[in-house]
Amino acid sequence: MSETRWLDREDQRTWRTFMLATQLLFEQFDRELQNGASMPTTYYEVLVRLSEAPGRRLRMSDLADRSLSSRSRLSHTIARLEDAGWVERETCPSDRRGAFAVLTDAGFAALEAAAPIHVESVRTHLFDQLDRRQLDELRTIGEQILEHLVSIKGASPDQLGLLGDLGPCHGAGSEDDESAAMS
Amino acid sequence: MSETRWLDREDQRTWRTFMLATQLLFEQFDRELQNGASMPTTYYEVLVRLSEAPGRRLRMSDLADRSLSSRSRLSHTIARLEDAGWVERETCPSDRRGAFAVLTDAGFAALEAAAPIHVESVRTHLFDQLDRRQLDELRTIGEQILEHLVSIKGASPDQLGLLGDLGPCHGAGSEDDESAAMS
DNA sequence: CCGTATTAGTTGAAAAGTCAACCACTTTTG
DNA sequence: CAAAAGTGGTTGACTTTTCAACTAATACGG
Repeated sequence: MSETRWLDREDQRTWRTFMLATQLLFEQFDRELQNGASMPTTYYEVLVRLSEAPGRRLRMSDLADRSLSSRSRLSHTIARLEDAGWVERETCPSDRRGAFAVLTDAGFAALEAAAPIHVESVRTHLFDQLDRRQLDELRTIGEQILEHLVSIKGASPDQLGLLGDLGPCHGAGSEDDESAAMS
Repeated sequence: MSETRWLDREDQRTWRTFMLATQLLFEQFDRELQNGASMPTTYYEVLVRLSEAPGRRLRMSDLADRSLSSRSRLSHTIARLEDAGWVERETCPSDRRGAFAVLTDAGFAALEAAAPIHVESVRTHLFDQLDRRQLDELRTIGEQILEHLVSIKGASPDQLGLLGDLGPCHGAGSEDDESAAMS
Protein backbone atom coordinates (compact mmCIF):
# COMPACT_ATOMS: atom_id res chain seq x y z
CA MET A 1 0.00 0.00 0.00
CA SER A 2 1.62 3.18 -1.27
CA GLU A 3 1.77 6.72 0.02
CA THR A 4 -1.51 8.62 0.14
CA ARG A 5 -1.96 11.07 -2.69
CA TRP A 6 -3.28 13.98 -0.59
CA LEU A 7 -5.04 16.84 -2.28
CA ASP A 8 -3.18 20.11 -2.52
CA ARG A 9 -4.83 23.37 -1.56
CA GLU A 10 -6.33 24.04 -4.94
CA ASP A 11 -7.69 20.56 -5.52
CA GLN A 12 -9.03 20.63 -2.00
CA ARG A 13 -10.89 23.77 -2.85
CA THR A 14 -12.26 22.28 -6.05
CA TRP A 15 -13.45 19.20 -4.26
CA ARG A 16 -15.14 21.00 -1.42
CA THR A 17 -16.78 23.49 -3.71
CA PHE A 18 -18.12 20.72 -5.89
CA MET A 19 -19.36 18.75 -2.92
CA LEU A 20 -20.97 21.72 -1.24
CA ALA A 21 -22.62 23.00 -4.39
CA THR A 22 -24.14 19.68 -5.43
CA GLN A 23 -25.23 18.90 -1.91
CA LEU A 24 -26.97 22.23 -1.41
CA LEU A 25 -28.38 22.15 -4.90
CA PHE A 26 -30.12 18.84 -4.35
CA GLU A 27 -31.31 19.96 -0.93
CA GLN A 28 -32.86 22.98 -2.60
CA PHE A 29 -34.66 20.77 -5.11
CA ASP A 30 -35.94 18.56 -2.32
CA ARG A 31 -37.19 21.52 -0.33
CA GLU A 32 -39.00 23.09 -3.25
CA LEU A 33 -40.64 19.85 -4.28
CA GLN A 34 -41.68 19.18 -0.71
CA ASN A 35 -42.99 22.69 -0.10
CA GLY A 36 -44.56 23.18 -3.50
CA ALA A 37 -46.00 19.75 -4.15
CA SER A 38 -45.88 17.99 -0.77
CA MET A 39 -43.88 15.22 -2.33
CA PRO A 40 -40.48 13.87 -1.32
CA THR A 41 -37.98 13.42 -4.11
CA THR A 42 -37.88 9.65 -3.55
CA TYR A 43 -41.56 9.39 -4.45
CA TYR A 44 -41.14 11.72 -7.38
CA GLU A 45 -38.31 9.66 -8.82
CA VAL A 46 -40.40 6.51 -8.68
CA LEU A 47 -43.45 8.13 -10.25
CA VAL A 48 -41.40 9.60 -13.09
CA ARG A 49 -39.75 6.29 -13.95
CA LEU A 50 -43.12 4.56 -13.98
CA SER A 51 -44.75 7.29 -16.03
CA GLU A 52 -42.30 6.91 -18.85
CA ALA A 53 -42.35 3.12 -18.94
CA PRO A 54 -44.56 1.33 -21.47
CA GLY A 55 -47.93 0.67 -19.86
CA ARG A 56 -46.81 2.81 -16.96
CA ARG A 57 -45.57 -0.33 -15.32
CA LEU A 58 -42.16 -1.70 -14.43
CA ARG A 59 -40.80 -4.76 -12.73
CA MET A 60 -39.65 -4.06 -9.21
CA SER A 61 -35.96 -4.70 -9.81
CA ASP A 62 -35.96 -2.66 -12.93
CA LEU A 63 -37.65 0.20 -11.15
CA ALA A 64 -35.21 -0.09 -8.27
CA ASP A 65 -32.25 0.33 -10.61
CA ARG A 66 -33.77 3.22 -12.49
CA SER A 67 -34.73 5.08 -9.34
CA LEU A 68 -31.34 4.46 -7.73
CA SER A 69 -32.84 2.58 -4.85
CA SER A 70 -32.07 -0.74 -3.22
CA ARG A 71 -34.64 -3.47 -3.75
CA SER A 72 -35.52 -3.43 -0.10
CA ARG A 73 -35.99 0.30 -0.01
CA LEU A 74 -38.15 0.19 -3.08
CA SER A 75 -40.36 -2.48 -1.53
CA HIS A 76 -41.02 -0.21 1.43
CA THR A 77 -41.48 2.83 -0.75
CA ILE A 78 -43.97 1.09 -3.00
CA ALA A 79 -45.89 0.01 0.07
CA ARG A 80 -46.25 3.66 1.05
CA LEU A 81 -47.14 4.69 -2.48
CA GLU A 82 -49.82 2.01 -2.52
CA ASP A 83 -51.24 3.43 0.69
CA ALA A 84 -51.33 6.80 -1.00
CA GLY A 85 -53.18 5.23 -3.92
CA TRP A 86 -50.55 6.30 -6.45
CA VAL A 87 -49.22 2.90 -7.36
CA GLU A 88 -50.55 -0.64 -7.44
CA ARG A 89 -48.78 -3.95 -7.44
CA GLU A 90 -49.55 -6.54 -10.05
CA THR A 91 -48.20 -10.06 -10.27
CA CYS A 92 -46.21 -11.05 -13.30
CA PRO A 93 -47.79 -13.81 -15.41
CA SER A 94 -44.62 -15.05 -17.06
CA ASP A 95 -42.55 -15.25 -13.88
CA ARG A 96 -44.61 -15.88 -10.83
CA ARG A 97 -41.94 -14.60 -8.47
CA GLY A 98 -42.05 -11.26 -10.15
CA ALA A 99 -44.14 -8.20 -9.48
CA PHE A 100 -44.98 -5.10 -11.42
CA ALA A 101 -45.47 -1.68 -9.97
CA VAL A 102 -48.17 0.14 -11.90
CA LEU A 103 -48.84 3.86 -11.83
CA THR A 104 -52.49 4.64 -11.11
CA ASP A 105 -54.38 7.59 -12.58
CA ALA A 106 -54.21 9.29 -9.21
CA GLY A 107 -50.48 8.74 -9.22
CA PHE A 108 -50.15 10.20 -12.67
CA ALA A 109 -52.21 13.19 -11.63
CA ALA A 110 -50.01 13.74 -8.59
CA LEU A 111 -46.98 13.60 -10.85
CA GLU A 112 -48.47 16.08 -13.28
CA ALA A 113 -49.01 18.46 -10.42
CA ALA A 114 -45.49 18.05 -9.08
CA ALA A 115 -43.55 18.09 -12.33
CA PRO A 116 -43.78 21.80 -13.14
CA ILE A 117 -42.51 22.66 -9.68
CA HIS A 118 -39.53 20.42 -10.01
CA VAL A 119 -38.62 21.37 -13.56
CA GLU A 120 -38.76 25.01 -12.59
CA SER A 121 -36.36 24.32 -9.72
CA VAL A 122 -33.89 22.61 -11.98
CA ARG A 123 -34.07 25.43 -14.50
CA THR A 124 -33.76 28.18 -11.97
CA HIS A 125 -30.96 26.84 -9.85
CA LEU A 126 -28.95 24.91 -12.41
CA PHE A 127 -29.61 25.75 -16.05
CA ASP A 128 -30.18 29.47 -15.57
CA GLN A 129 -26.92 29.77 -13.68
CA LEU A 130 -24.69 28.34 -16.40
CA ASP A 131 -24.05 29.16 -20.02
CA ARG A 132 -24.26 26.69 -22.90
CA ARG A 133 -20.60 25.92 -22.84
CA GLN A 134 -20.63 25.14 -19.16
CA LEU A 135 -23.65 22.90 -19.58
CA ASP A 136 -21.89 20.96 -22.32
CA GLU A 137 -18.84 20.73 -20.12
CA LEU A 138 -20.95 19.48 -17.26
CA ARG A 139 -22.54 16.80 -19.36
CA THR A 140 -19.21 15.59 -20.65
CA ILE A 141 -17.82 15.48 -17.13
CA GLY A 142 -20.83 13.47 -16.02
CA GLU A 143 -20.47 11.08 -18.93
CA GLN A 144 -16.81 10.47 -18.18
CA ILE A 145 -17.43 9.78 -14.52
CA LEU A 146 -20.30 7.51 -15.42
CA GLU A 147 -18.25 5.59 -17.92
CA HIS A 148 -15.54 5.12 -15.32
CA LEU A 149 -18.00 3.97 -12.66
CA VAL A 150 -19.54 1.46 -15.02
CA SER A 151 -16.08 0.17 -15.89
CA ILE A 152 -15.26 -0.53 -12.25
CA LYS A 153 -18.77 -1.76 -11.56
CA GLY A 154 -19.57 1.12 -9.25
CA ALA A 155 -22.59 1.49 -11.47
CA SER A 156 -24.62 -1.06 -13.33
CA PRO A 157 -25.63 -0.47 -16.94
CA ASP A 158 -29.20 -1.00 -15.76
CA GLN A 159 -29.00 2.19 -13.80
CA LEU A 160 -28.17 3.94 -17.02
CA GLY A 161 -31.67 3.02 -18.10
CA LEU A 162 -32.42 6.15 -16.14
CA LEU A 163 -31.11 8.05 -19.12
CA GLY A 164 -34.01 6.55 -21.00
CA ASP A 165 -34.23 6.48 -24.75
CA LEU A 166 -32.58 9.86 -24.79
CA GLY A 167 -30.30 8.66 -27.54
CA PRO A 168 -26.77 10.05 -27.81
CA CYS A 169 -28.45 13.36 -28.27
CA HIS A 170 -28.73 13.99 -32.03
CA GLY A 171 -32.39 14.24 -31.21
CA ALA A 172 -35.28 15.16 -33.46
CA GLY A 173 -37.72 14.32 -30.71
CA SER A 174 -40.97 16.11 -30.06
CA GLU A 175 -40.33 18.90 -27.60
CA ASP A 176 -43.75 18.96 -26.03
CA ASP A 177 -44.20 15.33 -25.19
CA GLU A 178 -45.12 16.16 -21.67
CA SER A 179 -45.30 12.66 -20.30
CA ALA A 180 -41.70 12.03 -21.16
CA ALA A 181 -40.37 15.32 -19.94
CA MET A 182 -41.21 15.44 -16.27
CA SER A 183 -37.84 14.50 -14.93
CA MET B 1 -48.05 31.55 -12.77
CA SER B 2 -46.59 31.23 -16.26
CA GLU B 3 -46.07 28.32 -18.60
CA THR B 4 -43.65 25.64 -17.47
CA ARG B 5 -40.26 25.85 -19.11
CA TRP B 6 -39.85 22.14 -19.84
CA LEU B 7 -36.44 20.76 -20.66
CA ASP B 8 -35.78 19.77 -24.23
CA ARG B 9 -34.20 16.45 -25.07
CA GLU B 10 -30.66 17.63 -24.80
CA ASP B 11 -31.06 19.50 -21.55
CA GLN B 12 -32.93 16.54 -20.22
CA ARG B 13 -29.96 14.40 -21.03
CA THR B 14 -27.56 16.82 -19.40
CA TRP B 15 -29.64 16.97 -16.26
CA ARG B 16 -30.06 13.24 -15.90
CA THR B 17 -26.43 12.55 -16.61
CA PHE B 18 -25.36 15.08 -14.04
CA MET B 19 -27.78 13.74 -11.47
CA LEU B 20 -26.88 10.13 -12.08
CA ALA B 21 -23.15 10.73 -12.07
CA THR B 22 -23.07 12.75 -8.86
CA GLN B 23 -25.44 10.38 -7.13
CA LEU B 24 -23.44 7.28 -8.01
CA LEU B 25 -20.18 9.04 -7.33
CA PHE B 26 -21.15 9.90 -3.77
CA GLU B 27 -22.55 6.41 -3.26
CA GLN B 28 -19.21 5.03 -4.32
CA PHE B 29 -17.41 7.26 -1.81
CA ASP B 30 -19.78 6.14 0.94
CA ARG B 31 -19.28 2.50 0.10
CA GLU B 32 -15.50 2.69 0.06
CA LEU B 33 -15.33 4.61 3.31
CA GLN B 34 -17.70 2.17 4.94
CA ASN B 35 -15.93 -0.92 3.62
CA GLY B 36 -12.41 0.37 4.06
CA ALA B 37 -12.71 2.23 7.34
CA SER B 38 -16.03 1.08 8.81
CA MET B 39 -17.14 4.65 9.01
CA PRO B 40 -20.22 6.26 7.53
CA THR B 41 -19.68 9.51 5.66
CA THR B 42 -21.80 11.42 8.18
CA TYR B 43 -19.35 10.59 10.95
CA TYR B 44 -16.38 11.33 8.74
CA GLU B 45 -17.71 14.76 7.86
CA VAL B 46 -18.12 15.66 11.52
CA LEU B 47 -14.68 14.41 12.50
CA VAL B 48 -13.01 16.32 9.67
CA ARG B 49 -14.69 19.60 10.56
CA LEU B 50 -13.70 19.20 14.19
CA SER B 51 -10.15 18.21 13.34
CA GLU B 52 -9.52 21.41 11.45
CA ALA B 53 -11.10 23.72 14.00
CA PRO B 54 -8.91 25.53 16.52
CA GLY B 55 -8.61 23.40 19.63
CA ARG B 56 -10.38 20.64 17.72
CA ARG B 57 -13.62 21.98 19.08
CA LEU B 58 -16.64 23.67 17.58
CA ARG B 59 -19.96 24.96 18.81
CA MET B 60 -22.83 22.66 17.90
CA SER B 61 -24.59 25.06 15.54
CA ASP B 62 -21.38 25.93 13.83
CA LEU B 63 -20.54 22.29 13.37
CA ALA B 64 -24.04 21.59 12.11
CA ASP B 65 -23.66 24.21 9.38
CA ARG B 66 -20.21 23.07 8.37
CA SER B 67 -21.19 19.44 8.20
CA LEU B 68 -24.39 20.20 6.31
CA SER B 69 -26.57 18.72 9.00
CA SER B 70 -29.65 19.93 10.82
CA ARG B 71 -29.16 20.80 14.47
CA SER B 72 -31.35 17.95 15.50
CA ARG B 73 -29.52 15.46 13.41
CA LEU B 74 -26.20 16.65 14.70
CA SER B 75 -27.38 16.25 18.29
CA HIS B 76 -28.19 12.62 17.65
CA THR B 77 -25.00 12.04 15.69
CA ILE B 78 -22.83 13.52 18.41
CA ALA B 79 -24.56 11.30 20.93
CA ARG B 80 -23.49 8.28 18.91
CA LEU B 81 -19.99 9.64 18.43
CA GLU B 82 -19.76 10.13 22.19
CA ASP B 83 -20.72 6.49 22.68
CA ALA B 84 -17.94 5.56 20.30
CA GLY B 85 -15.55 7.67 22.35
CA TRP B 86 -14.58 9.86 19.42
CA VAL B 87 -16.12 13.11 20.58
CA GLU B 88 -16.94 14.70 23.90
CA ARG B 89 -19.33 17.47 24.79
CA GLU B 90 -18.19 20.46 26.77
CA THR B 91 -20.32 23.29 28.07
CA CYS B 92 -19.59 26.79 26.90
CA PRO B 93 -18.49 29.18 29.67
CA SER B 94 -19.50 32.42 27.95
CA ASP B 95 -22.98 31.26 26.88
CA ARG B 96 -24.46 28.72 29.18
CA ARG B 97 -26.96 27.50 26.61
CA GLY B 98 -24.14 26.57 24.31
CA ALA B 99 -22.16 23.40 23.92
CA PHE B 100 -18.92 22.47 22.28
CA ALA B 101 -18.20 19.23 20.54
CA VAL B 102 -14.57 18.27 21.09
CA LEU B 103 -12.62 15.69 19.13
CA THR B 104 -10.89 13.15 21.38
CA ASP B 105 -7.54 11.55 20.64
CA ALA B 106 -9.34 8.34 19.79
CA GLY B 107 -11.53 10.29 17.39
CA PHE B 108 -8.52 11.87 15.77
CA ALA B 109 -6.89 8.49 15.41
CA ALA B 110 -10.00 7.07 13.79
CA LEU B 111 -9.99 9.98 11.39
CA GLU B 112 -6.32 9.47 10.55
CA ALA B 113 -7.10 5.89 9.68
CA ALA B 114 -10.08 6.76 7.54
CA ALA B 115 -8.69 9.77 5.69
CA PRO B 116 -6.35 7.99 3.28
CA ILE B 117 -9.16 5.70 2.19
CA HIS B 118 -11.44 8.58 1.44
CA VAL B 119 -8.88 10.78 -0.27
CA GLU B 120 -7.90 7.89 -2.47
CA SER B 121 -11.56 7.44 -3.45
CA VAL B 122 -11.92 11.06 -4.39
CA ARG B 123 -8.74 10.98 -6.42
CA THR B 124 -9.54 7.77 -8.20
CA HIS B 125 -13.13 8.39 -9.12
CA LEU B 126 -13.14 12.14 -9.61
CA PHE B 127 -9.74 13.78 -10.11
CA ASP B 128 -8.16 10.98 -12.11
CA GLN B 129 -11.11 10.97 -14.49
CA LEU B 130 -10.87 14.62 -15.49
CA ASP B 131 -8.18 16.82 -16.92
CA ARG B 132 -7.01 20.13 -15.44
CA ARG B 133 -9.29 22.18 -17.63
CA GLN B 134 -12.34 20.18 -16.65
CA LEU B 135 -11.47 20.46 -12.99
CA ASP B 136 -11.20 24.24 -13.31
CA GLU B 137 -14.48 24.26 -15.13
CA LEU B 138 -16.07 22.16 -12.43
CA ARG B 139 -14.88 24.48 -9.72
CA THR B 140 -16.17 27.53 -11.50
CA ILE B 141 -19.52 25.86 -12.05
CA GLY B 142 -19.68 25.00 -8.37
CA GLU B 143 -18.79 28.53 -7.37
CA GLN B 144 -21.48 30.02 -9.57
CA ILE B 145 -24.17 27.72 -8.22
CA LEU B 146 -23.04 28.41 -4.71
CA GLU B 147 -23.09 32.14 -5.22
CA HIS B 148 -26.59 31.87 -6.60
CA LEU B 149 -27.80 29.72 -3.73
CA VAL B 150 -26.39 32.11 -1.19
CA SER B 151 -28.09 34.99 -2.97
CA ILE B 152 -31.50 33.35 -2.69
CA LYS B 153 -30.74 32.07 0.80
CA GLY B 154 -30.76 28.46 -0.29
CA ALA B 155 -27.42 28.38 1.45
CA SER B 156 -26.14 30.25 4.44
CA PRO B 157 -22.71 31.86 4.38
CA ASP B 158 -21.98 29.80 7.50
CA GLN B 159 -22.11 26.67 5.44
CA LEU B 160 -19.39 28.15 3.28
CA GLY B 161 -17.20 27.87 6.36
CA LEU B 162 -16.87 24.38 5.04
CA LEU B 163 -14.53 25.79 2.46
CA GLY B 164 -12.32 26.70 5.39
CA ASP B 165 -9.44 29.14 5.13
CA LEU B 166 -8.80 27.82 1.66
CA GLY B 167 -8.43 31.37 0.41
CA PRO B 168 -9.52 32.23 -3.12
CA CYS B 169 -6.88 29.81 -4.22
CA HIS B 170 -3.69 31.79 -4.87
CA GLY B 171 -2.27 29.45 -2.30
CA ALA B 172 1.31 29.14 -1.08
CA GLY B 173 0.21 26.83 1.69
CA SER B 174 2.16 23.87 2.97
CA GLU B 175 1.16 20.84 0.97
CA ASP B 176 1.78 18.27 3.65
CA ASP B 177 -0.20 19.72 6.50
CA GLU B 178 -1.98 16.48 7.04
CA SER B 179 -4.44 17.63 9.65
CA ALA B 180 -5.89 20.16 7.25
CA ALA B 181 -5.99 17.90 4.25
CA MET B 182 -8.19 15.01 5.24
CA SER B 183 -11.31 16.19 3.56
C1' DC C 1 -35.32 45.78 35.36
C1' DC C 2 -39.23 43.13 33.74
C1' DG C 3 -41.67 40.78 30.17
C1' DT C 4 -41.27 39.20 25.60
C1' DA C 5 -38.87 37.45 21.86
C1' DT C 6 -34.77 34.89 20.17
C1' DT C 7 -31.31 31.69 20.12
C1' DA C 8 -28.81 27.15 21.45
C1' DG C 9 -29.47 22.85 21.86
C1' DT C 10 -32.00 18.54 23.15
C1' DT C 11 -35.63 15.19 23.09
C1' DG C 12 -38.94 11.58 21.75
C1' DA C 13 -41.94 9.82 18.52
C1' DA C 14 -42.76 8.87 13.80
C1' DA C 15 -40.94 8.18 9.10
C1' DA C 16 -37.60 6.47 6.16
C1' DG C 17 -33.54 3.64 5.10
C1' DT C 18 -30.37 -0.44 5.86
C1' DC C 19 -29.28 -5.09 6.59
C1' DA C 20 -29.67 -9.84 6.71
C1' DA C 21 -32.70 -13.53 6.71
C1' DC C 22 -36.20 -15.43 4.34
C1' DC C 23 -39.94 -17.46 0.96
C1' DA C 24 -41.22 -18.84 -3.46
C1' DC C 25 -40.25 -19.69 -7.81
C1' DT C 26 -36.74 -20.68 -11.96
C1' DT C 27 -32.76 -22.28 -13.90
C1' DT C 28 -28.97 -25.18 -14.06
C1' DT C 29 -26.73 -29.40 -13.89
C1' DG C 30 -25.30 -34.03 -12.91
C1' DC D 1 -35.84 -35.20 -13.31
C1' DA D 2 -34.28 -34.36 -8.70
C1' DA D 3 -31.09 -31.55 -6.14
C1' DA D 4 -28.57 -27.50 -5.97
C1' DA D 5 -27.92 -22.95 -7.06
C1' DG D 6 -29.67 -18.60 -8.41
C1' DT D 7 -33.24 -14.86 -8.87
C1' DG D 8 -37.13 -11.73 -7.53
C1' DG D 9 -39.03 -9.82 -4.08
C1' DT D 10 -40.64 -9.17 0.79
C1' DT D 11 -40.17 -8.86 5.71
C1' DG D 12 -38.91 -7.42 10.32
C1' DA D 13 -35.52 -5.74 13.35
C1' DC D 14 -32.50 -2.16 13.84
C1' DT D 15 -30.33 2.43 12.72
C1' DT D 16 -30.63 6.92 11.16
C1' DT D 17 -33.24 11.03 9.92
C1' DT D 18 -37.01 14.20 10.41
C1' DC D 19 -40.34 16.92 12.72
C1' DA D 20 -42.35 19.38 16.18
C1' DA D 21 -42.30 20.35 20.82
C1' DC D 22 -39.68 21.68 24.58
C1' DT D 23 -36.03 23.63 28.17
C1' DA D 24 -32.89 26.90 29.33
C1' DA D 25 -30.41 30.91 28.72
C1' DT D 26 -29.55 35.36 26.39
C1' DA D 27 -31.09 39.74 24.08
C1' DC D 28 -34.13 43.36 23.45
C1' DG D 29 -37.62 47.13 24.12
C1' DG D 30 -40.10 49.74 26.91
